[in-house]
Amino acid sequence: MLKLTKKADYGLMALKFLAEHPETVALSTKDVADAYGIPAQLLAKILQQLTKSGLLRSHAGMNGGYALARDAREISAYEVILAIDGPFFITSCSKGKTGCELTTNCTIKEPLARVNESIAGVLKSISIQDLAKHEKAAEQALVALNL
Amino acid sequence: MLKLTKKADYGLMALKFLAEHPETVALSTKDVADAYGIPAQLLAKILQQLTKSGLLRSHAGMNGGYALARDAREISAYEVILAIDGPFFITSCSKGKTGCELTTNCTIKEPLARVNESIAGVLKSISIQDLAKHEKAAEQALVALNL
DNA sequence: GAATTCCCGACAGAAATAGTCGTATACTAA
DNA sequence: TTAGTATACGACTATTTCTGTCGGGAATTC
Repeated sequence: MLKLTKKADYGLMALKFLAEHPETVALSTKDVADAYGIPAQLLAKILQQLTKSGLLRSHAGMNGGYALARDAREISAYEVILAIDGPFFITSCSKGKTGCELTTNCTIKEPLARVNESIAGVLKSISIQDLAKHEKAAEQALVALNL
Repeated sequence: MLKLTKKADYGLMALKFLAEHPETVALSTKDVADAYGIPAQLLAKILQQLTKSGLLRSHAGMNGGYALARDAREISAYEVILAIDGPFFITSCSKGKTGCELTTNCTIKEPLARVNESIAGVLKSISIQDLAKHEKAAEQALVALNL
């Protein structure tokens, strides 16, 4: 509940990995899967989805693989999650336009829609670059410790 | 993914309903279940959990039922979700202290922990009162339309 | 044309969620 | 003190979602 699926996690990890290796032309599914111990066939499907969504570029054949379609700073965690898990709504009832079919006064939907927006905003503000450069967080920790 | 469970939804709806009826001493499970078309026995368990967590007060017997243990302004959506679904982490790997068992460099955990905090913050800022008074949101919509 | 790698649909197992059943306990009121 | 109403709680089943696997096909390189 309120948790990313493993697929979304894997996807973020894979993009982060690609962002960390800008010098290589492309990395194969196997490269990434081995690096993190992710089931290769599952990861393959995830990378394919990300390619279809335009976040990755793929290339078949020897020395083929995947590369970021854009700069890591220009890809948000939001886009990745959206590409993998589809659009999300925090309320379990709001699916599509019909709204909550249970009852006409599921009025909690409205305030929770704002929550939904807030969460989306946070996710949009996180880029793949941020994930790759986690020194940022480490630095902040140091500052907090007055070192 | 990133979605409340129906149980959490039901719980929020129930608390909202109670907040909207401050004049009544207590409302029974059935009252709430009927109002929203929620399976009564399922709702019963949810209300029991909320009672154990100290968000509700219960009273058995005729004219018994549930009432908010605190003012609706003093109960946050965060508390409700926590009581029903347990503590949440946005990453699927961070369970307990051992962290991600898949690999040692699941470094996306760190930045996502901040996301997690942000989401928790948003949920903490929403009270049951806010859910009940959705005129607030309606007003905002009117303002946006320049009426 | 052989090796490598992406592409894709269908399927199976596992886990989380949703909902049900039965029984026990507490309280109220006649 | 008995009947009726309502909560408390554990076990169980059903459903859905998530995770992972299998198998065949297409693109690219050497």
